[in-house]
Amino acid sequence: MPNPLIVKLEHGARLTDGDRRALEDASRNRRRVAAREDLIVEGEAPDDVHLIIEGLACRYKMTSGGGRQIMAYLVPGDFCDLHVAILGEMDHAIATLSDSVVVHIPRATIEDLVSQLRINRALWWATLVDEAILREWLVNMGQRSADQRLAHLFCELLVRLRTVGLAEEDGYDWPVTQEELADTIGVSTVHVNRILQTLREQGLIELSHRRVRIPDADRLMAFADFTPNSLHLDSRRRAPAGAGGLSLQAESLH
Amino acid sequence: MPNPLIVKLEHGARLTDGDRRALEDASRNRRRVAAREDLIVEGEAPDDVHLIIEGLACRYKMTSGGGRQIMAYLVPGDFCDLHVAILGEMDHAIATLSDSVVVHIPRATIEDLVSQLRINRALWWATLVDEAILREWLVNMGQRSADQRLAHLFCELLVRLRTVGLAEEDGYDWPVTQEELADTIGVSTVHVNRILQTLREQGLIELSHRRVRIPDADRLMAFADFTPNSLHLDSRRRAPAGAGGLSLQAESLH
DNA sequence: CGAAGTGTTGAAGCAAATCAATTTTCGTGG
DNA sequence: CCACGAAAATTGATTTGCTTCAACACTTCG
Repeated sequence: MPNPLIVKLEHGARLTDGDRRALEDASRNRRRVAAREDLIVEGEAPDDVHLIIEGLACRYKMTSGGGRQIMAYLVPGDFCDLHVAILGEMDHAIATLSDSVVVHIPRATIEDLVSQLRINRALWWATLVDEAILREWLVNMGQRSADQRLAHLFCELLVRLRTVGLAEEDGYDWPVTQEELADTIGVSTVHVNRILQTLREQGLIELSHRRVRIPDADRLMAFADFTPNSLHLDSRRRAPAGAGGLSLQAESLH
Repeated sequence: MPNPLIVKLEHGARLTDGDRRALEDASRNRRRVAAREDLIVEGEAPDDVHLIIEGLACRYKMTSGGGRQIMAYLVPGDFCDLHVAILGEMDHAIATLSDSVVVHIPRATIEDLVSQLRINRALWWATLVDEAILREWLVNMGQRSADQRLAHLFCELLVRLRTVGLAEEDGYDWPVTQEELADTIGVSTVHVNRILQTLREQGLIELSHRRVRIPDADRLMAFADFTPNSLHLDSRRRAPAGAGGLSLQAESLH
């Protein structure tokens, strides 16, 4: 099974065999984590950097009023907290959303990796892609209606999961509750429910059995005002869709 | 007059005299830009990286419906588009908000700088701080009321301008219109106007004559649920407030 | 001095929140 | 495999924060 980190980085950086080996070596120390567990909480300065290999996780932050904002979904190949190696302390928390497999990379190994310029650039590229996605989320929240926001989110994950070969032709695994969707797009759970009904009526999205079905991706993208290239995931070549077989639910640890 | 880039980087990275000289050399090529000019627009792949030396600018993005979302304010010492050196193409635009002085750094010089590991880390730190601020904006949009959002914004700029010595004790220059504020926090201009009135009634913020006055920063921060350390600007030492003298309006080019 | 840009006010309408009740699905142990 | 309890999804009624539209006032600058 290919290492999703390497698959992802190849979309934005040029790697040598030696680079791939170094990254492969760094991601050997794997651990299973159950769904809905915190990997790191705000204020921590973990010794290890975490990387998702299988499953789905999210960044989130609590407000003093008890609100929760989900700020990113983390799919296989995504770093959870590369920034703590430089910034020092977590300003938000990370939690799994499904049973997952997570890599622990000691900070010293990260220091080692980033001292090699090609890998340095690849990892920097990855953090810049995260930042671009974050900007897209901000536009989403500020300028689009709630139903467009939700549609936009599903477009983004379609594209991101495709780049690591985890989307099928007409959809992907989606173990996320309506409450979590609500905390993502900044509306109430009741409203998320009503939005989902109108999206289904329009034939744009169907959610059921922990899966999302997208009958017509182009129509959904048009509705959501989604432009794939703002995610910068295609600078080398678009990944073939529907590599199939892999699931967001952790099944293997090999 | 100190180079605001260096002043800023010293808050998060350890620099040698040689590093400072290299950064100073890289920021010699300065240009005046009038208020409300685009520095770069979406889709461009500029040859130079831009850096704000004096004045105020913003990142923004237009939606297909004609909406504008401002995604960041850029103060002296901030890079506008360091990411194009790695991502290639701009996914958003940058515009000045006041008369400004901007540095142009050729891409080759940037390549040179980031190949030096200490400077590499300093610049990476700067992009991670930008990302942390962006996360804070997302929480703001998703979880806080419109009046808190506005208050939060003014807290953020107070802290950021202090770190480069551009805030006075009770406020700072603020050449931004209510329409621009509206496009920042995702509400209508009419509503921004009404929010500003209630904030003034509560003695939290006063806007007039292109300046913002903050009578009691602690009260404002409490109201906005603002936590300074989530901006990661104080990892070494908090900058002394009220260095005074410098203005957001460009006056000198020396 | 006049015009354009910016700020202010009021009234009506709408998207989404809130509260509360009910149904469906899921996970677990018997 | 079924029964049970808990979690998640659904529905309806009411309230509210914000938008929209339209008019008007102030300020800044050529």
